[in-house]
Amino acid sequence: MDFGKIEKKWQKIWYKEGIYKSAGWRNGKPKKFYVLDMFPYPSGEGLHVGHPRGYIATDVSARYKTMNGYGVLHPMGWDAFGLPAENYALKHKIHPKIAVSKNIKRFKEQLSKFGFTYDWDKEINTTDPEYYKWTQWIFLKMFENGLVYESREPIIWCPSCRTSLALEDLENGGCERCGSAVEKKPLRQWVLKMTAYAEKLLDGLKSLDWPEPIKEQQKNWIGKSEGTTIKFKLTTNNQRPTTEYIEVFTTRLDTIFGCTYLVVAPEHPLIKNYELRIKNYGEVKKYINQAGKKTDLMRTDLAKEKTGIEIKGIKAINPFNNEEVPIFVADYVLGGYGTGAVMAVPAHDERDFEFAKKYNLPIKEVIIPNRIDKRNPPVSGKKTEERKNVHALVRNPKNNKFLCLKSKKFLWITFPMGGIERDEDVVDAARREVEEETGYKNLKLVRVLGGEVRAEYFAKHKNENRVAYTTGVLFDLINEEKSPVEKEWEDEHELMWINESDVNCETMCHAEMDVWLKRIKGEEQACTEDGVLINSKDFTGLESEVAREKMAAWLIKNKIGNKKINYKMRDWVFARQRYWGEPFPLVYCEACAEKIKSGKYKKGEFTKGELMNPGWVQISEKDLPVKLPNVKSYEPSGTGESPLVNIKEWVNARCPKCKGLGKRETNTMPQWAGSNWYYIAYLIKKGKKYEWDKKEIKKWLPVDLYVGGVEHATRHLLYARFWHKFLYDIGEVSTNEPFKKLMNQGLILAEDGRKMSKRWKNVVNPDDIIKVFGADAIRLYEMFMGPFGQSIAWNTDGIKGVSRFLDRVWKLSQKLDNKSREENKKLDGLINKTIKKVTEDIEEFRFNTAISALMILANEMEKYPQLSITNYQLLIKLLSPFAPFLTEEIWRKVLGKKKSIHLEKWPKYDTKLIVENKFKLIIQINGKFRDSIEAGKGVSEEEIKKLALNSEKIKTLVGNGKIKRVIYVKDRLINIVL
RNA sequence: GCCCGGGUGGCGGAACUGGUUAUACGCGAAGGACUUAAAAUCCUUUGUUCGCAAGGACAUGUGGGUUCGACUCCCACCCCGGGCACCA
Repeated sequence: MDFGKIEKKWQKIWYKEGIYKSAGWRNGKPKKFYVLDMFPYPSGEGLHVGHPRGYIATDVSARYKTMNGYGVLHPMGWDAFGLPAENYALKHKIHPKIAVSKNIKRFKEQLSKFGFTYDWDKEINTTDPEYYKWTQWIFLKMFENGLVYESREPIIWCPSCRTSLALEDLENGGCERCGSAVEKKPLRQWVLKMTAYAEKLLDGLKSLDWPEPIKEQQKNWIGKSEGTTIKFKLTTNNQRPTTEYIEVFTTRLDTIFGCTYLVVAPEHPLIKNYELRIKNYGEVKKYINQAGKKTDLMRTDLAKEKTGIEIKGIKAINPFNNEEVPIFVADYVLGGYGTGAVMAVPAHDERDFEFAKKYNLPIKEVIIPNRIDKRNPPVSGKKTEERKNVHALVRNPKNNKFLCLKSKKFLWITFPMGGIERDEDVVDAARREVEEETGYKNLKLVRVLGGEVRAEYFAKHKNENRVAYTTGVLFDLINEEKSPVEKEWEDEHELMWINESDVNCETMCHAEMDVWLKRIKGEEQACTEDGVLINSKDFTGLESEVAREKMAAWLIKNKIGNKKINYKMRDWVFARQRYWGEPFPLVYCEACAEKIKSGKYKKGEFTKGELMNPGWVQISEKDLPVKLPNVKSYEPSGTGESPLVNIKEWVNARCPKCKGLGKRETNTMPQWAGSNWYYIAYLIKKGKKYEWDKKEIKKWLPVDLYVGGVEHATRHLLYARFWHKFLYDIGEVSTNEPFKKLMNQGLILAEDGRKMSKRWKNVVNPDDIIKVFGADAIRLYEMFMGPFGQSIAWNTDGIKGVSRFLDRVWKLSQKLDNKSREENKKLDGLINKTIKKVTEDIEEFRFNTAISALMILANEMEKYPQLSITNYQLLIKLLSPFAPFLTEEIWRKVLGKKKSIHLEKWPKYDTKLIVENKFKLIIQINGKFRDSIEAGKGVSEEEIKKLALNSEKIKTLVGNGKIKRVIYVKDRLINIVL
């Protein structure tokens, strides 16, 4: 069979028949299915074998859904703006426009060979002016609605790419693209207020059928945290409090009584504002300068070691206890998050703890762990007794065993323990208890295991509930010398030494056990869990969660604080200083700027965005697109400005408002701009001009299935959701999420296990594979090689397997015989099982097992001398989404059908035929397989038992053994327990 | 450090909500058939180990546990991949 020839032939016929036109597919179909690939960046290197993995999967889905009666839209396009295209063009000294169109041509050729169902009428290209007209239009809408602002804050700058970066574009604190260390540089930027959508973006995740890890990643990226702001009044030079204050943000208001100092970020305004009153201003300034010099990369590297310096001369007052605490400046506090200042609670925050240790600052414990004994939980209705306890953990250093007591009556194992008497020292109490209960009297104190732990439990022996505040004390045994122990006690308790490994939460009957374990081995640590408050005045005894509520209420009442929600996510730096991107549809006009600043303008004369950014005037919609001009040199200017600044005739433009002279914005949009909405662009009405087509948008959105790599989890997928939600809010789209279901494909690695790259010379070109094995084989192999979501190494040998399979399927057509229907009845069970399996597997993206099921069926069919056409047709149909060429050839050429197999109905299975009435009964003895026999389904347990026990093998194995128990799993197995 | 995902034969990988002898399907390897020969194709074998054999023992990262029965559940640990990076 010459697959090269049949591939070409069918490709042509399909095109002529237009079977993949979504319009045609959609006509009269009651259900739609919009299946989308992440469109490629047409790089100069062409496709490698890894790229099409996702495309094949969507293609299988598209074909499967079509056969199931859906109207399917499956488009493809090109994401062609951005740095790589520009760098490629610079390197090869050709205009990016030309390079891009060349690359696209090559990509399209390569893709076409796979026989995808793409409707090429819908093809789009982000660099087409008719396309980016609408990118600009959406930007204008955002601008108009006040979601865009100009910023001169220091932004992240990559000196090698000579462009600004968004926070998301960093990798290990360096530039994602070139890996070089980034700097902070103050540059004029456009920023999109993505934070305004933080809550919506977070909330929307709930409704999405996306892989949980991706949702989790987005959730973490958005990083919502609910807390409180608190104003700490300032005092200077030990004078009375001023009216000025410093505001901090915390999520652990419950720990505020443990606050022993405050820390502000180096950028905090306090420092400048208080220059004169800060006694060590010189030192502080020096520290800040040093911190400012650290790039993000260094800051990350040095993250382990915290640095800081006290701001002398000013102190802050904790509003809850009026204590004065010192203020530090340290770069572990971030200027851009919360209020740029924190209250430090070293006892309950790891970072503060580390800092406090280093600088010898007081650590005050205000939260103690709280445990409810799961084995002996408090019983309602019983009285509750509160007491202070001590647990004595006595270790024998010779063998590392621990001293325990087993109650003969209650069978529980405990450490020597008891109540602390009034004014008694904990260590003394522990020694006393050990001596009283076990007799051992020579103990060496190792250390007290931290503070108290609160625990609630039911004390059986006293028939009352207990709330115990317990301290653990660790001793080493010096020698075996003992005092006598009370007779009565000794009768009821067994003394035992337990191995270190057995001192765990299971054997020991203490709710506090996990805390002791942590404290026994670990060095001192901050306890960051929620618990019960101590040393917190009126709030003492409350649980953390309750305390936070009550304390917040108190703050609000006294107007010294408020509840506050913060997000880690930042606004999106949406400007690049490069040539190859969408120009901003904005003109700067001095006259308009003056007008706005003076306030002498009419209502409605300027848009919200124009007022927010005085002087920047929107190009009117009818003048879009603002075309990217041709330039002689599109090298970055190096000054931090785009090369566009040098094209005077383009830069100088009339102000759209007052017609005075103005200047165009010369930054361009980042690569993500075009890819933010391309799934909508496929629905645009095309002609000489592209027209926004609300009807078509309403018809097709949302995307039902979106397939692409995980690497876009926090960027493309978040940006696109942001734009979509905005478009929804202004009524341009009718769904509030763009992508209903998302599937991630795993990477295909090179045969050496590394990423495929020109650099390693390990790239496999699909063209070569198709030439040797055919398009069907590569499609089938990529779906068969492993679970779709998992990264996997390419193995050209593996493709032989699927290629042989296709050959065998082809050969099966040589023994077709309509008369063999009766004979083939035996296949019914397997065929129906296979239909079920393949159907379900395609739905769930388990292509590898679907193909395996098809192989099993084909293998079975081979055993028959003749094969009925009906059965063969079923196999071919099931295979058709994976191998469109071969199956079409068989369908039309061999079976002589007129219409394409790809427009056929998907086979249905008959459950009745799957169910067999016999099964192989597995007989186990003590859970081990011993024999199997045929048995009828639905036979009673008694009969099965008889059958099993009558088996010769079982008879001999059971012998004289006594049968303790028989476990019978219906229609599966029987297990005889001896 | 924190958060995800994952560890099964020489390799890629199967195994439903704990239950039809773990390793389906494919690759590779070994032997055989066809051939002058090779390729292709077809047939057989293929987890490890003990045994002449019948048959047994051991095997799903490691160590424990729950269960009549564990790849599947629980606890502890080790390793690999990805994400985040002091977010108070």
